[in-house]
Amino acid sequence: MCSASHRCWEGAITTNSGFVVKRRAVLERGTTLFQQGERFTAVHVVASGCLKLRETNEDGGERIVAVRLPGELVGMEAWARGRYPYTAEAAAPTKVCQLQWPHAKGCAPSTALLERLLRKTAVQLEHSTRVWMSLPAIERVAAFLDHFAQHARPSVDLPITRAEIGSLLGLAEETVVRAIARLRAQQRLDMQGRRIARVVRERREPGAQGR
Amino acid sequence: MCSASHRCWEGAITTNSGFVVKRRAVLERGTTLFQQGERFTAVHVVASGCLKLRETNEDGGERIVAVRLPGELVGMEAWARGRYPYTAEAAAPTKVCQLQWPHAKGCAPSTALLERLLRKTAVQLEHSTRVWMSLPAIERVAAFLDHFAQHARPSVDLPITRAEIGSLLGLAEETVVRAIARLRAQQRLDMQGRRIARVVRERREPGAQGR
DNA sequence: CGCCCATTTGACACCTGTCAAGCCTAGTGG
DNA sequence: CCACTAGGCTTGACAGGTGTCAAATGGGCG
Repeated sequence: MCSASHRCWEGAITTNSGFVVKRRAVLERGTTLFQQGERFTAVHVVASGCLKLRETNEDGGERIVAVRLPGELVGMEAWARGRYPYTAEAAAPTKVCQLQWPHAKGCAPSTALLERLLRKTAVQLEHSTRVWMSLPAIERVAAFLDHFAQHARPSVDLPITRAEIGSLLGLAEETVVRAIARLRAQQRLDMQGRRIARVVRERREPGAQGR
Repeated sequence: MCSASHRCWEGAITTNSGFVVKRRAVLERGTTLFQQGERFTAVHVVASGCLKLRETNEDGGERIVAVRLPGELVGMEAWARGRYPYTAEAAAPTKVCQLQWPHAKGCAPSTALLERLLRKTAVQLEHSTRVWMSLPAIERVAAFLDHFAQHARPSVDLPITRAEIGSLLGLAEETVVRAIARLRAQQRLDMQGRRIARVVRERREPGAQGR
C-alpha cells in the first residue's frame, strides 16, 4: 500500500483493490529504467522526481519524446508492441513504482487493476491530444514550464537542458533560450537558471502570429 | 460477433471473449456521433468511413484534433473526465460499433474487454507520441496523406478540406496546398483533387531545414 | 447565370533554424 | 589556489520556411 497512492490514483485505494506494487525503485540521476528496444516487462508509475523519455531515430538522431512527472505512467506504450519504444532515464533522483502485471504467472488479471490502468492511460491519451502544436514558440515554452511547475513533486529545479526542452517541443535550443528571455521581459516568467518561481500561461499578445 | 473483427482487434475474437457490441450505427456525412461537452456514454470503434474530431477552443477557435479511421477507438479520452473533449463528426458515411461498457447495470466488467481496450488505447497512445512535430511542413503533409491512404477502408477520397488538414497538422491552409504542390512536383505524390493514388513518405532532401 | 465554397497562387513580413561566437559555472588536475 | 576544460547558456547575424493578406480560379448547385 503506497502512502502516496492518492497522488497516483486520485482516490482511496483499498488494500484489496487488486493493486499490487511489485517493486519500488530509486533511480539516481542519469540511470535508466529501461532502454529503447528492450523487451516489455512492466508498467511503472513515477512517484517522485522526473523521467525523460528519449528516442533514437533510425537516422541516429535523438529526440526527447516526453518527460514524466509524479503520477504519470511510463512504459504503457510498450505493452502492445512488446518492446519499449524509448529509453527512460532519470533526469533527477527519481522513485518509481513497478506495477504487478496481470499476466505474471499465477496471477489472474485483476479487473480493478485493469480499470485503473485504463483510466490512467485514457488521461494520458487525452493529454497527448492537447498538443501545443500550432502555438508560437514562446507559448509552447510557457505551457511546458507551467506544466512542469504545476506537476513537479517535490518542487525541483528543471532537470533538463534548454536543448532538451527544444527537442521536446520541436524547437531549436536558441529559440527556447530566446522564448524564455522574452517571457521574462514580458513579466510572464520568474526564473533564474533552472529554478522556476512563477509562470503565466497564454497572455494573448495582439498581432501575434498564430500558426 | 462482428464480421470485420479481425480488423479492429487483430486476432480471432471468440464469441465468449466478453466482447459485446451494443449497437452498430451508421452515420451520414456531417452527422455527429457526440458533441464536445456531452456526458460520456460509451467508447466506439470505427468500422468503416472516417470521423473527424473537432475541438472548440475557449477562445471560440476551432481545430481538428484528429481523424479516426477504421479500427481506431473514439471517445476513450472521455472516460476519465466524464465528458467528451471533442465533437466527433462523420467526414464520410461512417459505421461505428458502440462497445458495451463494463459499468452498464447488470454487466460485470469483463477482463477480456478491459484488456483489449487497454491494449488498443496503448497503441493509440504510442501513435500519439510519434508526432511529426519538428518535421517541415511538406513531411508532415506527406506523413498524414500516407497514413490516411494506408488506413482508409474502404479506399475513399480524402473527406476533409485542406484547411482542416492544416488545422490538424498545425499548418496554414496555404502551406498545405503548397506542400501538396511540391510533393507532386517531386514525384512523391499522385493525387488529383481529393483522390490519392500514391504517396512516398520521407524521401530525404539534402540541405532541408530540420526543426 | 449567380452564388458559395474549396482550392490555388502571389506578395510580403516575421518567426524560427542555422551558424558562429562569447560567457558562465562546475569540475578536474597541477 | 589557479589554470584549464567541458558543457550549458546566451547573443548576434543571416537565410529560409511559414503565416498572413489579397485575389484569382474552379466546381457544385439553386
